[in-house]
Amino acid sequence: MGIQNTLKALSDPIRREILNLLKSGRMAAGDIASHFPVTDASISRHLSVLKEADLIRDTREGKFIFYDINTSVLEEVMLWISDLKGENGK
Amino acid sequence: MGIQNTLKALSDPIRREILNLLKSGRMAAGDIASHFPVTDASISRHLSVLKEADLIRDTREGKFIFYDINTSVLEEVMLWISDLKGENGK
DNA sequence: ACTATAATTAACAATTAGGTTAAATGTTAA
DNA sequence: TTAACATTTAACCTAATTGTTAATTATAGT
Repeated sequence: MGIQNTLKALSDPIRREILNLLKSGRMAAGDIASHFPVTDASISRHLSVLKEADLIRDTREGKFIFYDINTSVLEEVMLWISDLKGENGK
Repeated sequence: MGIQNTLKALSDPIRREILNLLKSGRMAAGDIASHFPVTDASISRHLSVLKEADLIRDTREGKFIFYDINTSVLEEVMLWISDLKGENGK
């Protein structure tokens, strides 16, 4: 965990786009995958990276696994950036 | 340029620590390098990645090359995150 | 039990990233 | 111009990342 995992996860454009998709609501893995020109397997690994970083959460419902965005870990990134900009303790 | 370069640059812990060092003021490349357990050449490449992302600026002064942090490009990251969190248009 | 569907995991290939050492570049001073 | 210093660039190696296809796991319906 930590900012390292978060930033690593965010450094890939497909993973950022996945988060963008999930912004509008939960989605099943296959539905997510259909938005990208790569295989389901590839997307599945991207999802596991995002999950490892706690940027998404998964829930199985029958045959489907639904993914939800979890933006709370992004707070740490915001704080890190703010600190870098010297916007803390002011 | 763009958010891709920025996030890629931020995804490495040495590069983040370099930015942290520069927060307190400009530093020569060698001075920066002395803070890390890797070679000067390795730090030099990290510096070029940060420069490519426009997160730092360099100025030669005699034998030395000084590096300054440039936080303005971080604004884009902040906005991207805010947007993801649905904090826009509110 | 069998089949179809949804998704992940495994095994492998190709690319990218980060480290090293050695050579090259730029600058200063003798 | 030669030597010394600061830094970068080149060449190379290894490890990590990303993609593919094929196999596996999990669930639902017949």
